Amino acid sequence: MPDGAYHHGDLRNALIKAALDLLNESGPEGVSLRAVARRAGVSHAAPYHHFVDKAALMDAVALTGFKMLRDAIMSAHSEAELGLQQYRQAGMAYARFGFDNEALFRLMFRPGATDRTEVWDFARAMYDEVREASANAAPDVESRLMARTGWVAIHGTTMLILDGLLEADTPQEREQLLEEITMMLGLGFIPR
Amino acid sequence: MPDGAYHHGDLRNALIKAALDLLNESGPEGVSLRAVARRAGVSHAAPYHHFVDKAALMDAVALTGFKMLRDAIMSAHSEAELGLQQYRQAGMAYARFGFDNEALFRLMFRPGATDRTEVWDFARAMYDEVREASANAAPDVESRLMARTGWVAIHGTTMLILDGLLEADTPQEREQLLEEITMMLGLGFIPR
DNA sequence: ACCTGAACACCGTTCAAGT
DNA sequence: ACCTGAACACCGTTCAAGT
Repeated sequence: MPDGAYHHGDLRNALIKAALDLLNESGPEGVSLRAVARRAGVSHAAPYHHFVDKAALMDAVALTGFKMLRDAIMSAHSEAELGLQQYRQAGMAYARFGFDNEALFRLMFRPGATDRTEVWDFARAMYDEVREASANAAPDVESRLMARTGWVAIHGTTMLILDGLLEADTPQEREQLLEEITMMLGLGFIPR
Repeated sequence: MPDGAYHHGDLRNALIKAALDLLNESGPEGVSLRAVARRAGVSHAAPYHHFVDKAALMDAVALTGFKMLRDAIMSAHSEAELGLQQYRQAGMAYARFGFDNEALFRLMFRPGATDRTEVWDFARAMYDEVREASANAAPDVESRLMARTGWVAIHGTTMLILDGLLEADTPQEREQLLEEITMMLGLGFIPR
């Protein structure tokens, strides 16, 4: 598929790709529907044949983001053996993804103007996947609470660092901050 | 100061007020600079005599939001006696503020296009204020870690509930979810 | 079926001009 | 000093028309 290949039916994906590129080149402000179309080499009306809305395109971008996040998490997860270590690695991967893809990460956690159940279903499935894969980390009842607490703490930490409210500019400072927080979560000293 | 009072020098605050009103009436989409000016009864060019930017106006709105949040937190804080209870009440107030002012809360935690150090300074001062007011909750070193962990967990929980990723639709479900998470933080069973 | 070009209503920003 | 009206470049969305 040489020049202009996506004019033969793959414009939908080309638009998502263009939006992703614009997102980490020029931030959220740079992502107008017209700019995306320009980048993909089509007219500004063309996207409407593949997405009902600008919001619908952004939802598709968010879904792509969650797929990327899932891969990053599961890959980090599989590099550890013990349940607690798996959790920690998954959490670190989550945070690192946020640091490395700020604009995308923020976009992912935003209520879409359209119905975003498809994206949310994927995100929740990802969450359950990680939790079940580490189910041997602690006894049943507490493991659900532990997973949820871990999630909200990592998510909050990532967001507050991105906002600049938690001061951690260098990668080292961020890692250490995350270390201290996972410790406080009890992930370090829960029985079994 | 009867009709059209803020034409005598208070337009700046009138614009902030108008933006706040629009924010919880029609959500973030409804807050265009022109709509704010319309609501305040001035021409769309008038705001530029008080704010260099639309972003600068939104920063002022965010600062107002943090002041409201501070009042809510400190008021809840003073209703408890023991340090741990004070933390819990403060955290609950933080979350409740998010639920009751979704659009404003989201706006507050967003990197302004302009320099937002003024807003961040206020937010950090608020954080230190709460932490120091509850300093007797636990021994020194751990109290800093505890406060920070509590903050990121409450913040993450609030955001993920607002996003719809953590299912808690009724106020009761949200309170219970927050209860469980504060428990897991160790705020329930730390020595002393 | 897929894409385009013109059109519409709206937006943020600037600037000369008014008081 | 403070505000206005017109103007500019941009945006999201629609729609008749082209292939």
